[in-house]
Amino acid sequence: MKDRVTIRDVARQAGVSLGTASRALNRTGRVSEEAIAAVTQAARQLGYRPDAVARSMRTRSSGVIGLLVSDLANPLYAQIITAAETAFQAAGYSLLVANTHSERKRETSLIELFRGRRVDGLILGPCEKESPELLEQLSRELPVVALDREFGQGCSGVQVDHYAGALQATQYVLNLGHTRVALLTPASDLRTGKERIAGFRRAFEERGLTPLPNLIRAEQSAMEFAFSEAMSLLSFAERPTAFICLGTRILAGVLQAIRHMGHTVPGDVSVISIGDTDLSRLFSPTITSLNWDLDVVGTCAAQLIFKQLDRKSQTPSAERIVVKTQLILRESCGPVTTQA
Amino acid sequence: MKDRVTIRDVARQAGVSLGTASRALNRTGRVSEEAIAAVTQAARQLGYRPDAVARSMRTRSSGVIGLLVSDLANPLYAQIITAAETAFQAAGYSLLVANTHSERKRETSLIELFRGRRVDGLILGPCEKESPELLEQLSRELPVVALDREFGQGCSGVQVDHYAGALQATQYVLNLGHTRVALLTPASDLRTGKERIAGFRRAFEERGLTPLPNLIRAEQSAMEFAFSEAMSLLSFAERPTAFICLGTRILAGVLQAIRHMGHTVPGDVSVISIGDTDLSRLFSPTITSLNWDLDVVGTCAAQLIFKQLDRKSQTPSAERIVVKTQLILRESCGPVTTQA
DNA sequence: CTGTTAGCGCCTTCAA
DNA sequence: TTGAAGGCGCTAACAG
Repeated sequence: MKDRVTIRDVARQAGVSLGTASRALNRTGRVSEEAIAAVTQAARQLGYRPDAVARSMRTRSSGVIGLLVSDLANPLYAQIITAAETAFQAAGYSLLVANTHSERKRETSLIELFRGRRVDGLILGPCEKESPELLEQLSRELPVVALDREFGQGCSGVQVDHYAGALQATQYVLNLGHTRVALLTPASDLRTGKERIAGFRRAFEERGLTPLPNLIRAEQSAMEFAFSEAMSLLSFAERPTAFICLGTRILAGVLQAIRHMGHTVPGDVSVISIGDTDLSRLFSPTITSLNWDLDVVGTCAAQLIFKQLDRKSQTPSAERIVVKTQLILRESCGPVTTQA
Repeated sequence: MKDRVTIRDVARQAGVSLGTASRALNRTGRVSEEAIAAVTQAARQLGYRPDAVARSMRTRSSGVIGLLVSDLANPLYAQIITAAETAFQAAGYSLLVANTHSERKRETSLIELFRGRRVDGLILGPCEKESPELLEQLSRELPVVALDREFGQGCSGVQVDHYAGALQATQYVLNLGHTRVALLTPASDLRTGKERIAGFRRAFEERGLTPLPNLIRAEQSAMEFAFSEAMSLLSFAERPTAFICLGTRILAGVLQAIRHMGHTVPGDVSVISIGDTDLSRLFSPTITSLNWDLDVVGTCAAQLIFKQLDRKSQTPSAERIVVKTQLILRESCGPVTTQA
């Protein structure tokens, strides 16, 4: 007896036709004031709640934007998400988030899930094997934004200038006289990793140097195994005198290794890290950091979606936004010591 | 010309009827092997992908579970989510996450969103004003699990034993001779806050003491303003000699304040915090911490959903799982000094 | 301005 | 085992 109330019930109760009820509820087309009043009241009275699924089926849209990240536990994403969410909410969209764990398979199936649910837009973060073709193709079907990952001509994206960032960080360390500089960054087959390595290399080239290849640790595993990577690096006879840690979870592992080996920062080892974390702000010494504005990243991603939503019918607008990094000087870097 | 391909197209291509195609695709009812083969091939050939929305409309379900958290940036949630996700994926469900920012209004509208999209289950984290009635009512309509928040008789939930945790932490500090102990925890109107305060009080009572009321800081704002709260506490003539920080973001603020005031840990001030963070493991000194198993929390939440899914038709099974905390002794607590 | 009608794509009886 | 038909709840197009 407590059947769900449909728009049909509302129409009957309000004494109008189904079509009028729909128009009144959606304020679409021409409807009389009294019709609107009657329908609105009937709806409230009956506790009518529109069926989003049925609506999506008709309109082929849903009012939700999907966002895929590789790792929800990464606090950087959390802030980006929050910023994007705010923008979307203001525009009447809801943001739903899912986790790819950077696995291509999961990403594929989640894209399918979202698409099947008629999301009105898709924001895709970095993922194992970032195929630009996939994004271009997807971009032809619905608004897509690549978040700090590779994307082709036909697709929009916002990306952080990791190249310039790594370049600047490395220059800074080289200026302090370090030569044995280690770089730790997640997967080298991701755009973020590639760019960072390129920037790192460039800084060396500028001075006619070449970085020691075995000081670059950019395996997929670098993230999880920062500690053991750092331990291995520190046990070299000619150990690195500086560490550049370009991944959120890497700093912790490196600091742990440094402590474990009985070294001091910045006395024995200089350290630079990505920096929007409690750890880099509060560690003793505080950690010199490479930062960028996460709110801007999130907001821009939303904007790019909006732009595509607007000119949905026309040529898909592909646009690229680049966010600059900033080196925050703190206490964790010093001149190279003349020992060993 | 490149119209979407529906099951109807598949049926035609396979030379069977629409109904048979549906049955073949879903392996439901009786279908001949050859029909299955023909349909399967036709589907692949045409690149058929079932329309999730249309399917949901018919079946009134979706294969997705919704999860609402108050703050995606909280790394504790991230880990819980990951654990739950793994469990759901193994069972063929997808997990979609959204952010309430602990605002009742957002929560309401997101619940509505999820429900309207026919989620097969809902997991709800803490939120401003946790109305048990709401959960009970919701629970009658679909599988619901309360995550560390208050819930009524008819609802399932998994919760951490914050009472026992706070009790143990406080006992530990009292045993070290501290009497002026400060407690900082998020909102006192949430279950988590209430339980912690109760445990804290209980520890004092056990020794015939009463905690100084102004040393309990549990405003909604405590999270964001841990730094200023701690500064204010430390500027008392009779300042606290120990801080119990029961919120993920609180420790950072407190440590900052302690440093700012020129105090040392644990010499001048002892500190206990929630502990699954880089900061508490790597700070010098390392921070004595109250921990619990986040994977268990996530997994249990999923299990409780599954149970309700199973006996969907029968009486809704309400169950409560309690996860115990554990006090990890590290370096940040010491005996009270005889100064001041 | 309003009522009627026709599906969106799918699943699921009901006969055959 | 299969085909045909009837909706799920809603919106959009078309007459009135």
